[in-house]
Amino acid sequence: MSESNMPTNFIRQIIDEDLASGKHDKIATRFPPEPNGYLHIGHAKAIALNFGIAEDYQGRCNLRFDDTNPHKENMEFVAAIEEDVRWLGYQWADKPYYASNYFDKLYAFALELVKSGKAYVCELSADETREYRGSLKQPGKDSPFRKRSVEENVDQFERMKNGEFEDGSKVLRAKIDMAAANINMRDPMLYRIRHGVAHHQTGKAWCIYPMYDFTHPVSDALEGITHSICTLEFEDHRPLYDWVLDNISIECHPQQIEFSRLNLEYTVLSKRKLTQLVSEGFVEGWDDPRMPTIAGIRRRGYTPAAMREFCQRIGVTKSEGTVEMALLENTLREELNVNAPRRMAVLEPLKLVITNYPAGQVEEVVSPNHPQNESFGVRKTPFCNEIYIEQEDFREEANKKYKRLVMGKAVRLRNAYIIQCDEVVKDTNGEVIELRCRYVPDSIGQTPEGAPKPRGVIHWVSVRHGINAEVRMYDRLFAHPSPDAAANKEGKVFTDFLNPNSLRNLTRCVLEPALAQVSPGEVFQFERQGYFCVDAHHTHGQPVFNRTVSLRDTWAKTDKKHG
RNA sequence: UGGGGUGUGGCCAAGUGGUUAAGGCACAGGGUUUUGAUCCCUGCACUCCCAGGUUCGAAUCCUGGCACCCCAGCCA
Repeated sequence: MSESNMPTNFIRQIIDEDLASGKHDKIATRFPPEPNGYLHIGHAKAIALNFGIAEDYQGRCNLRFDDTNPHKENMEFVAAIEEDVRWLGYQWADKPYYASNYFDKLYAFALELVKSGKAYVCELSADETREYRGSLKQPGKDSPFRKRSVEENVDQFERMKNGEFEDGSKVLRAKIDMAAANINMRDPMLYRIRHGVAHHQTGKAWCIYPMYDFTHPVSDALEGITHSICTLEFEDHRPLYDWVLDNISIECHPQQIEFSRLNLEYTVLSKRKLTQLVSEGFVEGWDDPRMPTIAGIRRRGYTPAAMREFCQRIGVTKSEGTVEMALLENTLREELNVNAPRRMAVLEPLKLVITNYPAGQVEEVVSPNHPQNESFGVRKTPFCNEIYIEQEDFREEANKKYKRLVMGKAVRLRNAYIIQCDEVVKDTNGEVIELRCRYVPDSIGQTPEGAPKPRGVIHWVSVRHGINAEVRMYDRLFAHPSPDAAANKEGKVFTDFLNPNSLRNLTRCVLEPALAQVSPGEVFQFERQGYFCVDAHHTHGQPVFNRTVSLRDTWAKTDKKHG
């Protein structure tokens, strides 16, 4: 059973081969986020990949913060990342790891490179370094500091560490090949000087910080990682990853494997851009329900199971593509359809008076909580002579394609009676403000003989029993499927393509009373409309619901087609 | 000829020289239905970026093109 559910992809094939050949007998992976922002759906793909492999192969996956740049990192991000990984349902081995835990060892390995003549302290300025590096097509040239003696380099590096030099005045570089076709091998930087910033883990203990290309392979090796999985843009760094491990005294040599990062339609998945959306106020925060962050989709009502399923469905390859929103949304709907209890809510109310129903009478109609699953039980919904229906569920006249309430015609109220519309009340502007209808007695659960045939089924809420609520109708954040590409092409910026209608706030909604006691995060299906969750930030007073995703709406298509 | 990658239906993706090129999403048609939802059928690549070649046999091997992505942070 688990065999057929096991995802298969080129990385798992490599692992299978390594296990079969005896290269490894235990698998270890790692998820190495930099705590400089919130995690997004693209990270979910990496998390599902790395932690999923650990689970399926009974190995381990370390959560490791890649925290070598104190300028951009902080504890808020550390905490958020931990929460997001946990929310997705994954467990890291023993404890969270930090690259900063290895600063001592990293320094020792760097010193080892210096002593073996494979690294040197360079005093070129940033601009000079760039010039010396050459270009994509032209080789670089050696730094004048390249042939310093080992003794001098040891001395200089120690003094760098001791804080004797200013920021930017010196760096430690690997001595590889300034003419290498791969620019990453042209004497890459290993350490830089950073005074004055407190690191969230190590405080002011260090004034030199190792670069990613040096830190990453060493951290992986120290943790005994077998497969170091990263995204495609690091492919060019693999020779350097290998060079580092081949030139220091460490046994373990993990295999770096690259896969393509996730691209999703109608959104952006880059930390820089997401940070900009937050800092420039285009959204309300990292957890704005329109954001593709884990925090955002969580608040939007997505579930961990749906996210993991999505990650499985998109697969893992080296080819770059853009996944359609429809795939994400459908994965969610599939789960919510099975798990969300049904309720009725009128979002844009139109009052309807039932003229032949006794004014003081209230009856409780029985409504199943899930039409396909009796174990969800039933609830009682109060019905009386005054109800609200959805404004768009009434038209004075319509062709037979319109299966809702029409003047003079009949419709069924969900789980209740058949009604027939007799009269339309309008205000001075000609706006419909009230409907007057007759109900067919004895039509609950059946259609009595002689009763008018209902055109369809519409939802409703009792005027006297309904509760007021705010409902936030969220839509895609961007109006263009690929905001980045569009901005590039048209000489604009990606924020020019934000969807102005990504949030429609409905404040006059009426919910059935069964929705009075709900807790943050709970998800319901509002029948005929979609899935809605209780907003996590509004736990008191009038309930606030976020629309997670609409129901599939084929009517919207036909209505548009036929007018 | 800077280097490194990728090209299978609208989207994602199996496929690793040998039956009619999996599957999911999307789309189209039909059935069930007190949610225009769900569910259930049916259809949807004589062809795998292109052109040659090897082979009894090629999406898979070879050669040559083409297209697209990534790389010149003291970011990761």
